[in-house]
Amino acid sequence: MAGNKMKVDQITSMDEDFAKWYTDICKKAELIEYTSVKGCMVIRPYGYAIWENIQKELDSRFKKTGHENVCMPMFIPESLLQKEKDHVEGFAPEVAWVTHGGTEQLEERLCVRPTSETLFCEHYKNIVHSYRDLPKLYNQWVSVVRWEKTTRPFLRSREFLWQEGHTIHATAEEAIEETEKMLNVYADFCEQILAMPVVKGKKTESDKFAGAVSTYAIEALMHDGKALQAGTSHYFGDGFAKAFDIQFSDKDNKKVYPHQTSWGVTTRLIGAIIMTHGDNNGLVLPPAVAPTQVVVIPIAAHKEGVVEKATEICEKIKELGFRAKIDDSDNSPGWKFAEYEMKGVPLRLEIGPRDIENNACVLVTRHNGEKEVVSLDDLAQKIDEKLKAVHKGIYEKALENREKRTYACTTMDEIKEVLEKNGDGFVKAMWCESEECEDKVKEITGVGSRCIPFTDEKISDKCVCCGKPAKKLVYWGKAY
RNA sequence: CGAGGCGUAGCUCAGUUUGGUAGAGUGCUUGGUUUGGGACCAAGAUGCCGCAGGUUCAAGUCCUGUCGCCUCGACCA
Repeated sequence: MAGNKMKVDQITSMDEDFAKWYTDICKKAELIEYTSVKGCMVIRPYGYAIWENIQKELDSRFKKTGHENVCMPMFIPESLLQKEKDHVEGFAPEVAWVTHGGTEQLEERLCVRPTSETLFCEHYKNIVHSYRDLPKLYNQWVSVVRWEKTTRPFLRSREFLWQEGHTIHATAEEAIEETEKMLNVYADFCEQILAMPVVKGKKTESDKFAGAVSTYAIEALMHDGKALQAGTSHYFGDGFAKAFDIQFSDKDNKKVYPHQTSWGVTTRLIGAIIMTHGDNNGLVLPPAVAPTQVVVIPIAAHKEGVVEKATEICEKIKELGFRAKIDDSDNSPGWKFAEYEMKGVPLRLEIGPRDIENNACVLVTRHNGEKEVVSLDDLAQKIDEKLKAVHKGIYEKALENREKRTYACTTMDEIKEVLEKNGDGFVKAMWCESEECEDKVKEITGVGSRCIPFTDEKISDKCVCCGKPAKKLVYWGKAY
């Protein structure tokens, strides 16, 4: 009887159905709720709080590297979008159009921004005239719309939240440096804040951003062995400047074109957190972005003094600078344990009459279930230690999964065999840099190119596909 | 955009084959007993059966259309 009841709210096991496990977590951990528009979700307070913590951390890193926040309009006139040819070709299939204002048809339809390069270019044309105006290091936190055909919470929604950095520089060198710098900011953020290991690299020609000279990306490997692009940084050269006729006078009083970059991460990062750290009990949140880092659960709450003591401890933890909350609802302790495990709270603090007598409490770590009786006098130090240990623990677990699922292959047959035997993952293989081979690898083995890592590794002299001399090592994988 | 699945109580779903008073579990409300891993008893409230047409004495059930969601592929952050 009790056994049956426990199942009611349980989430699907990830081994049974990873996709369902993922959506179960999104819904049951109260991160999102679906709405009546396909691909448009409500990000609920618990999910949004994670995003706010991501924003806070990233924004301070952007500020430290000299960037300023701005806000562009959400509409782009069709004529403006069409100024850069590759760009419009890349985005046209997935833009949403506004055709009417009230009951009147607009003279020119407006696209709801899928990204804002064109708007920034229009603006830069107005404000950049002299080398003294450069660089402009701008960023904006907004939502964008891309009319995706199939949608999934966080991973691919029709409207999503993101930040898009857009910078404009006097020289190519400076712009390239910016592109690389921001990719590093993302990579450090993922590792230090999200406890998520990433591979930094360059996208292949066929995979780069519409209108870019080169695109860089950080690629993460999810628990099921599929790859997720977690952030991108693009170098535009002067292509957009030429298309939008942005020029400035340099020190020699010559008119020259500036060089641009753009870079972004999205709410997809929340999907990455879920699929990197989560387990069959639900979400596992990295302490640095967990809305609640410590949940305090009074045990035998009806006994005198328990709730009071638990509240006092919770307040003390908050004063120490941790994000804490107490659950003194009349649900049973067991219910609360399961609930906060599902919501991924890194640490649980249990306190009951027995503990109070001993001036102690029990600290339980979410990701590994470790329990420790801790003296209340050591609480500050213990919580700090344990949160750091959680970060380290889940990072190492994620890294271990990635290493276990990264396979070096030298032939097409080997790729097929290894994927069939071990399941999805990153395949490291050499490539001759021809698009034909890139397509063929995907067609035959099912894995597409993810990126060309910066680490100049070499596992063979020959292209895995055609056998001609190889130029680069490529990470291949199935992507979300 | 192709293939499949699904829209019935807040949630998970039964009922549709064979048309005949709208159901269960869970959640919710109230009272009581419990409380160190999803507690128990009792009483209660909860429905435009996705939407629109049609067939019929009668439609959750049959027919037509439509909207939406999920999953898997092709494309994308």
